[in-house]
Amino acid sequence: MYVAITRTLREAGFRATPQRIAIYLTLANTRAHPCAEIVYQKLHDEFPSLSLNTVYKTLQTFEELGLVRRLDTGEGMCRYDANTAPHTHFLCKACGRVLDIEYEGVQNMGAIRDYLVGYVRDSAGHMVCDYSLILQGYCNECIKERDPR
Amino acid sequence: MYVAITRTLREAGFRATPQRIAIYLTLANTRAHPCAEIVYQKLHDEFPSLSLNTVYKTLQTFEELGLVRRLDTGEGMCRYDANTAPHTHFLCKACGRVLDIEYEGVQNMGAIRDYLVGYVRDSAGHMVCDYSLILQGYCNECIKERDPR
DNA sequence: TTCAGTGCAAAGACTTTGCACTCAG
DNA sequence: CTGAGTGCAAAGTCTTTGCACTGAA
Repeated sequence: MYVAITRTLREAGFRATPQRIAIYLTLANTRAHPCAEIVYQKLHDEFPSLSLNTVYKTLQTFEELGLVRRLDTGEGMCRYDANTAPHTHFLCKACGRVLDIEYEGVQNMGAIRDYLVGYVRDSAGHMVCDYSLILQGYCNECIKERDPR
Repeated sequence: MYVAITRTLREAGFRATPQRIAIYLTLANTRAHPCAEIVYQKLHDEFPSLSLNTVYKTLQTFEELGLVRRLDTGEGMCRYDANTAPHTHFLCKACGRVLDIEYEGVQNMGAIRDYLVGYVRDSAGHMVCDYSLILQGYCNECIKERDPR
């Protein structure tokens, strides 16, 4: 992973600095969709000199390179996800976590997606390049807590 | 519409001030999904004394009352929509407009939605209350401009 | 060696808070 | 009349900008 990100950066004409590598690995090794502030805090022990500013700039660079995806969940800050494959997010109104939703069991998810994109193109004439689907509700853990049978 | 919003506010225990009514009507009479600043600017002639702050507070109140829906499109500010029925939004990367997408021609849209909500409940145990689907791409007008046959 | 990248501080954009005044009920 | 709501100013939060220094290539 270390080698991969280093190579990707260099091939894109960017320098593979320790800060960039650390920020990328932090994102790649979590499922928590952290915001810049959290990434910064996680790296503070390892990189006491790291500035929040650098985290912001780096995440912006990564987004432009397509290494990372920005999530706007309406919480007032941006979250980041190193999983750039199209997938859905679930925001729990109780604990505030953002969870991944994989439609592994949904056989025809790709077909549904293609159908809707085609519908928008044919009915309105818009070209869809990307989408963001964020579900909101109560996650399994918070439901258990409220109703511990 | 004037009477309706007045009654809705009073029934919810809120005062029907001219500012609130004007802000609601502004939102109800546009499809542009304006942010607080735009609502403020639109009302400036009619209400020279109106403060941006009041627009923010009012929109917050409306959101809590379910009169208005907040949209986070990742543009750095919140947009508002008086159409609270579940529908999709399309953000044009070229002109920046946010358009409504109605799935009128999609017979089984409700079924698709119910199926996915059911899938998330059954596979992960999360309860989905709401969702936000934002498409991104190039709108019909911007496509025409680029390629005016 | 050289300039892309970092870190610091300051500024910027959007939104919220605090408080005295006002007007809807 | 009376307190919910307004408007002003100030503060807060997240993010970006400017610039001199540093270290990756």
